[in-house]
Amino acid sequence: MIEKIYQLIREVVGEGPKFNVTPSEKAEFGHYATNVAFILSDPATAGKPAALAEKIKNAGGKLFEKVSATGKFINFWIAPAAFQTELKNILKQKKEYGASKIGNGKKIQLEFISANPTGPLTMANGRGGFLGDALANVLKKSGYSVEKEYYVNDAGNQGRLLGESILAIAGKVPSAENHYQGAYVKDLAKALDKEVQQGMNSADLGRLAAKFFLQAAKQSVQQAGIEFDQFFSEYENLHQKGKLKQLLELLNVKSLTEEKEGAVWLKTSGIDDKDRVLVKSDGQPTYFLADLAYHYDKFIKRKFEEAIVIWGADHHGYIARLKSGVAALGVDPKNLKVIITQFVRLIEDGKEVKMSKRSGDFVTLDDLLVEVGKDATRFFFLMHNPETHMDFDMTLAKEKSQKNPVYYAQYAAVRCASIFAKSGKLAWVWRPFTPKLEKLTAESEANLIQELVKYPDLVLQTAKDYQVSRLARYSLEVARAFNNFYEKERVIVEDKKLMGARLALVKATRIVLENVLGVLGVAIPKEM
RNA sequence: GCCCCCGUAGCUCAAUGGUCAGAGCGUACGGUUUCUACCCGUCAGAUGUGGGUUCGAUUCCUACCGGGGGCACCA
Repeated sequence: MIEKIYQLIREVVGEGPKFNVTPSEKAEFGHYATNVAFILSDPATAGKPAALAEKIKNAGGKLFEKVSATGKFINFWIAPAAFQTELKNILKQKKEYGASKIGNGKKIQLEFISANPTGPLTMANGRGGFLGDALANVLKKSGYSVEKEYYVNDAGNQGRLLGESILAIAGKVPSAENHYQGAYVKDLAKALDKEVQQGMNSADLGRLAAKFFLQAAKQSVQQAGIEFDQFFSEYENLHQKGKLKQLLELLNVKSLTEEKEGAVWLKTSGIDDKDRVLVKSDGQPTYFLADLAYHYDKFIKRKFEEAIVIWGADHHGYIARLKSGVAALGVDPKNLKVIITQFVRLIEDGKEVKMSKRSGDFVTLDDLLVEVGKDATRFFFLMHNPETHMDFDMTLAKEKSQKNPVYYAQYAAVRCASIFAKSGKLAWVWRPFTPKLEKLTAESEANLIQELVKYPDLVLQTAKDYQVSRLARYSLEVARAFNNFYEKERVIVEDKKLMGARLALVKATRIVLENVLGVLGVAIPKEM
């Protein structure tokens, strides 16, 4: 709807001005509004929003019932018939409603979670994980070619350190401050006791543990309903294949490196504020070099046009470094998009939960999934903007009532289905029929229709700005508009035409809820 | 010291520079209670502080205040 109005205004004012069209928040300002009259500088039109409104109305034909100017804002009232046409689109397009082709097949890679295989996945990994999964859905719906990847950091020091931590617990080596703590390390030490007693070294122990944790992570991710197209092993794909050396040579040839203090440095490209070490003075490559080799693989070898990475807040200092490095590879750093997820506090009964019973020092994703369930966990993370700190209200998430947002949204969808069940004896309802949508004149019906037709606009906007939380909140607004309708009007009534129209509206509601919850990855139960 | 995020109603959150800053929960009062666990109405209530840019600032800039996180030849 927004796109349609936007194009009409474009026709009237030409290509120059940068205006916008937004849904109006108040009924007195119509259904939609534009600020175009503020933007126009031409005195002939700028001072006359009313005349401009008239022109747009004429251009729109039957789309508008009324277009008028309040001050400099131009407000649009959509004709009921136009809303009804859109409602028919929902019924016709079903799962495809909201889909578009604006992505034009552009190859985008989304990399997320990518946790070190040195412990269980945490609640924080979940936040990025759900976001990545849902964002991929949005982008796919919008016509992008999307691949989801989990980068497995299985080549660094962390594994060896974990191995040492295990040996320390077994008393084979002295314990150190940088060793991994927590109950899960002790569990691991117990499980690997045989290997420890046989004298396995820390690196091998670490590798064994990494395998174990990767397997566990895959399981957690599956439990969470997050799907990956690929798990990319740093060790196998980069180190073993000599990719780090190759990249280093390439950078040498380009004269982008420098030797000083016995180490090899990447010269800053200006995005980052200083040079960074690629090869340490002991001859070992840094994680940064491996990461550059990884991004070389993403952009140059696999030819992704855009790479989105989702990191925790503790990585923010790394953004400039990686962008700088990517620029050194000859890739426009704008094609690397970094989303930072902020910290999550888990709240139960109004108090912060710091400890997990099982792991001892942090809340694992598995614990959360067991406690509150997959759908509530997903929804709660996704309804909040990832770039802000959030409180995860576990008490609310566990509540099985409509106070709980995820239940509220799911229940509305289930309620739609149960209305069909009730009306199921009427065979004509299920055959193709032409509902008399003009019967839908009640205020609650009009509100619901207005809400439903916003969906494609929101998907489009989300594909551009990645603000997935908008869709979660939207599902609540649809549910609310639907419940309002449900309370005020009966669907199953004597008047066959009215009933047919209302069933069509219920059907459309169900479709939109299925679509939006589908994108979020939240299931709709059969019954509640 | 430098960098990132946050600061909006009692609480949890919204608001692509736009019309009177919106919801939900909670509180108070009232009404409904019929397709399943509810819904509706009314009342009260907010942009941390000071400057600046703008026709217009929660939004952009700037200086503070407060909270969280980060500043490795770790990953």
